[in-house]
Amino acid sequence: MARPRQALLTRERIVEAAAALIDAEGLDALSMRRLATELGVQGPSLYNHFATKAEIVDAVAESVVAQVDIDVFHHSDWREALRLWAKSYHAVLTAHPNIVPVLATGPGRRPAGLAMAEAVYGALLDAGWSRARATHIGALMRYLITGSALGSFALGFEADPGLYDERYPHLHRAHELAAHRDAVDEGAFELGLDLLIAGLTERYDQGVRR
Amino acid sequence: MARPRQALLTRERIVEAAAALIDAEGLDALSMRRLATELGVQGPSLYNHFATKAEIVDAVAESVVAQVDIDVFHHSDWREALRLWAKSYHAVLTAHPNIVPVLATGPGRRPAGLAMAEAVYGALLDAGWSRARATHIGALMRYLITGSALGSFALGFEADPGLYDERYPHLHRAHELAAHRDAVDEGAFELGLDLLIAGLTERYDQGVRR
DNA sequence: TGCCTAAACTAGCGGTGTAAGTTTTTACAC
DNA sequence: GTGTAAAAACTTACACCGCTAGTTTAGGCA
Repeated sequence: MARPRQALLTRERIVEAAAALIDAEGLDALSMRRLATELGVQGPSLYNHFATKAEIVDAVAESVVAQVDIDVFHHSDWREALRLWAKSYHAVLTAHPNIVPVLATGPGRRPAGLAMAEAVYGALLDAGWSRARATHIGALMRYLITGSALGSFALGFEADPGLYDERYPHLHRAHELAAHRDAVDEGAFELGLDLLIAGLTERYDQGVRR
Repeated sequence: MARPRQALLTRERIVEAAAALIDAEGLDALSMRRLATELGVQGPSLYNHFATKAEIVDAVAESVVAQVDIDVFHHSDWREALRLWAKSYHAVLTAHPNIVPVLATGPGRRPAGLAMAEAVYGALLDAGWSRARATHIGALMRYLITGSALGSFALGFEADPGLYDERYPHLHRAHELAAHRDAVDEGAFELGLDLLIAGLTERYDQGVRR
């Protein structure tokens, strides 16, 4: 085909298609040839726009992080902002579960990730937390949010009642968890958020800010 | 070679070699051919002992989970047991960081994982927590533990000071984080554990157990 | 002794990420 | 206008991947 009059690919189109593929069929379904086919193009053509596959995946992750609402830190008290941000982040990850492993593991040095870190960290510093504590709190929120989005806890127990009868007496109804998967994961996340923010508030109000 | 007089492979030897390889060079370094070479054998011979590569990785994960100390639930108050167990789990994951993505994502339906769930869940039920809350607490602990072991928060900021100067004013010393990586991640985990257990204790003592 | 299974082997299939080189189009400098 | 360089598609190919199939031989058992 040689070079077409109008470029067939752009970085944006590639990222969009990759994101759609990951959302629909999971990370493993994303191969360069498959993605290229989806875009009506041959595999190696993608390398005219991205140096490696990892760069594409990173860009998808970035586009997801960019959807998180960080404006709340400009309008709300740090406690409320932290809660609203965490919920927004959580909601975004829940909407794109297949990309979560990348976010949970990867570095996140791209603009959206840095902007988010800046917003969270800045708000905590402005509230009076020490640098060290602000860092800890930011990390902790990340643990809770990505941890809860990563693996459904409930799905860890398969839908086979007979498996758990004798050796694991307390788990004898564990198989029912799969049915309430969303409620369980959501409940655990909310509980964690409540406990963390309540605990931090208490320390804060007592003047323990480092 | 045909069948040797003494079997060259056993499931145990394979799992040990796979675990060593993952610990030393990461998950990506584990390929069937590479693992076989490490064991002085040709690639496909492994399929005489495991049906798939995933089964081998699962067995490695299982062997790691089996190192976590769950005896504490038989000796201690639920609060103390929860804390000790979490620390043990955290320590095991810190010692084998490369396998964490598997644990954080996967189902964990093997004996060691189930035994751990049984111990945690059972202890919480015995303490008086409702089924739903016990589930939430177990899930929450898992989020904190695997989340903190997954990606080093501190390493998310590369060691390039210049990068953060203007756009991210609060992050202007973020590159120093990498140097204190362990302290940051450890501090955040400890803070989370303290906050969660303190918060749960407070609810518990007030009689709010569901 | 004869037979079946176990546990190694070799050969090979379809798929992966990506490197290298080719072709044609477009943009721009002289 | 013309020559040149870069851009963006292409084809081909390499080394590796998980895994299947079929082969060979040793060990255990009737």
